[in-house]
Amino acid sequence: MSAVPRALAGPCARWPEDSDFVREVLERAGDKWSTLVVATLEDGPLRYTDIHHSIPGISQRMLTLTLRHLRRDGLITRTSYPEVPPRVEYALTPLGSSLLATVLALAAWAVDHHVEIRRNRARFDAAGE
Amino acid sequence: MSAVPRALAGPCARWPEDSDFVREVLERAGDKWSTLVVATLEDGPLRYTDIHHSIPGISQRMLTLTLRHLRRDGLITRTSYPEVPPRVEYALTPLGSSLLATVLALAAWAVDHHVEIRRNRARFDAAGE
DNA sequence: CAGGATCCATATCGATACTG
DNA sequence: CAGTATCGATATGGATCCTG
Repeated sequence: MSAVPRALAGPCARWPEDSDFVREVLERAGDKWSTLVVATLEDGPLRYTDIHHSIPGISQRMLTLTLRHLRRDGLITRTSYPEVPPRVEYALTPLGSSLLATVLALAAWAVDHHVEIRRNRARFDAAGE
Repeated sequence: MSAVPRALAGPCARWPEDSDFVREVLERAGDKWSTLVVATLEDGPLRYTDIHHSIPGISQRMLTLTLRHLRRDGLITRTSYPEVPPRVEYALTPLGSSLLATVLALAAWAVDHHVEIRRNRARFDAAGE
């Protein structure tokens, strides 16, 4: 937010000038709940409660907030059916699907390397501390 | 952390049983500073101060913490040369490089779609609120 | 059923000052 | 130069209660 010395303009420009926005997107992609919600919707539309039950540990508050953020970004849609009791379904948009594909690549990386990382952490903790 | 009802075991298992760990890795990958540091090291080893100057906005504290975390995971190495004044270089490990490739794919997604997302957000804010 | 509103604990982060 | 230590602001997240 604060003014960045122009002298730094060069070395900083590893990413396009929109780097702030890229960060924003990365933060959303890296957000614990956002990715889980997107992944949960992979197979088709789901209701609020279904999502809630599919993601252990998420609170109502966080689910609601996450859904709103994803909706705001256009990654999911919300459709409410005027019935009693109310029924609301959330579904991935094409944009959301494309993000999912990318995030799954990252998840695959995590699956491929988590054993190695876990070993690294154990070694580091044993040595350093 | 709390015990999850076994009844949820089915619907939850979208990712392998290590889903907690996958989340951990995703959080690190999605972390604002971690990805920037890894990206900064793409072209070769750098000293602490160089990294600091390459990433506008990062505090000493956050840089130090981020470097330690990345080192703990085995994504970067730290080499200190016994000179005066001290010289310390950080470099990507092969593991770090492989993560970078994946993260860059995500960054590319962000670059490709940020205009669309920005539009979505503007529309959402104009309508909803 | 699908949330909104509120309260509170903790985690995160930045600024600052100090050190080998 | 390359950090560590401390403090305070703010963000984040969970629990709980309430409503159309």
